[in-house]
Amino acid sequence: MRLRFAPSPTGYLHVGGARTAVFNWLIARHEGGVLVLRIEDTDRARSDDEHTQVILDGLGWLGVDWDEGPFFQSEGVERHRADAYRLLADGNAYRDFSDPEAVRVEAQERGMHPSRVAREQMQALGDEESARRAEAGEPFAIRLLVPDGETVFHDLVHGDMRFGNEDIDDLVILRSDGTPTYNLAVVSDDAEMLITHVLRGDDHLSNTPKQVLLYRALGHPEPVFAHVPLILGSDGRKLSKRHGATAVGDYAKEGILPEAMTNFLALLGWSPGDDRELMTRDELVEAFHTDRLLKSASVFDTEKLAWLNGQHLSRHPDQELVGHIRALLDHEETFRRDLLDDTAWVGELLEVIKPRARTLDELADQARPFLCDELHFDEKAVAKHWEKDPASAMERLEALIEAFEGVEWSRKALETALRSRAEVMDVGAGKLIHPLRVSLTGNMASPGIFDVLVMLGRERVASRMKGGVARIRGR
RNA sequence: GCCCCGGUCGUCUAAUGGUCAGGACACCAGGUUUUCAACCUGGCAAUCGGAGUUCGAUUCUCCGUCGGGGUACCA
Repeated sequence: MRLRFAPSPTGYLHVGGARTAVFNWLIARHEGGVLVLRIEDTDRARSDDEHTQVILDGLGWLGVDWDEGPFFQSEGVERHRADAYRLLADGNAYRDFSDPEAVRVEAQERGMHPSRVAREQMQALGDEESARRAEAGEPFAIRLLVPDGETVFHDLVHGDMRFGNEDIDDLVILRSDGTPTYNLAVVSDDAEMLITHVLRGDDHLSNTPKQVLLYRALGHPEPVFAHVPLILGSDGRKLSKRHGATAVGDYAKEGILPEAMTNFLALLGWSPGDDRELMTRDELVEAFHTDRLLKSASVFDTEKLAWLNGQHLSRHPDQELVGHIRALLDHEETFRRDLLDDTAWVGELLEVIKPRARTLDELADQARPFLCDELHFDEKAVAKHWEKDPASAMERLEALIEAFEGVEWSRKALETALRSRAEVMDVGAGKLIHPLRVSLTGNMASPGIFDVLVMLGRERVASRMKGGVARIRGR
């Protein structure tokens, strides 16, 4: 089994394209097949190297690796041209000398398809005259001569597909400037690369009968087709920029894990058939099969992606998470990189912050108070727990400084110390905990306060609490 | 206009010619609790419409409707 993923480098790697890539990869890996990467760069005007690199990076990030390529469609133009001329020589294609604009206008007036107008002109012209004008150096395009009858092919997703050939136009396969068009190039390349399975977006379904005709005229065996439905935006319309991020690179930047993205994408238009949702790459490869591909379009739900990401985050190796945190906190001036060397401590930290984060960005935010000496104070937290009653806040912080003095630095002892102090002061423990949390993290929300105390250690806690008191006084 | 594809909770989906139409995300309520999460329990919520076939259709057929794709000397 040989499959291919054939993006055109006219932009970033779109999630729809990424999903197609993931499907092809999953099938190839499940079946032990070969995945070929081919860049469809024949649109000279819109293609560029930068886009190609972005796509390659996107695939690399997703973990979609390929066995052959990347090849570039532009490398095959000589073959494409030769195929077009072979079709012409065999009588399966004809020269079109007409002016495209004039043909378009005439077709419009007569209510016909442009290619049928071109065909009429070709027939009126006759073979000899056609050959003579070509000889004379007159430019012409080459069109496929669509035979009468109907074109039938099988699609793994949609079943038997049937098209009346009268509805298929005599498509241009070679432009008058000698360059091949998409449909010819695809067929020529897929045949050359011995592709056996073509899995691509639904938007190519209408192209397929043309391509099938090309395969047959060229005498190549046809591959098996599978057309997967498109991905829609939250409003059920075609996914576009106004739905937010549509490029895989955007999600990488937002702190989405590649395995979560792969998992999510795989579940869009495919299902394992049981109730599994959270799946590793290996489980996906194991379970993936074309017979469970779905026919209907699906909406890209970023909420579910976020949830899935949180799940994968909790299961992700600590070491890599640390790497991400380091990168995200790198610009912080008081970032204490040395703390990351203590793997036991980092492991504990991760344990308490992981459940609170759904993305890598959130994870870094959670880690910040523990890894950076300078706190970012959340105004709302300050207002609520300090400024509403500054005198009490200060009094309580000072009481805690005293209460923690000489106490064994363990969750249990600290909790006992805090709670008994609250009792002595005749206030609820929360009244002490909230101002304390703000002084230690700058935030309204954090891991359990006793975890925070233990993770921070006696010295840093003492200094932050004193800093808190000073800060309140200074206001 | 013409050709083609599709339509199960708001979303991703499971299922079958006969089920209480199941699960997950989101949402709501409760539990836990020092906060926010996480976690546990419970709840809300769907077969696009109309015919036909059938003892019985969400499932099969037709029509409609809505959504999508194509209809280029774009890919």
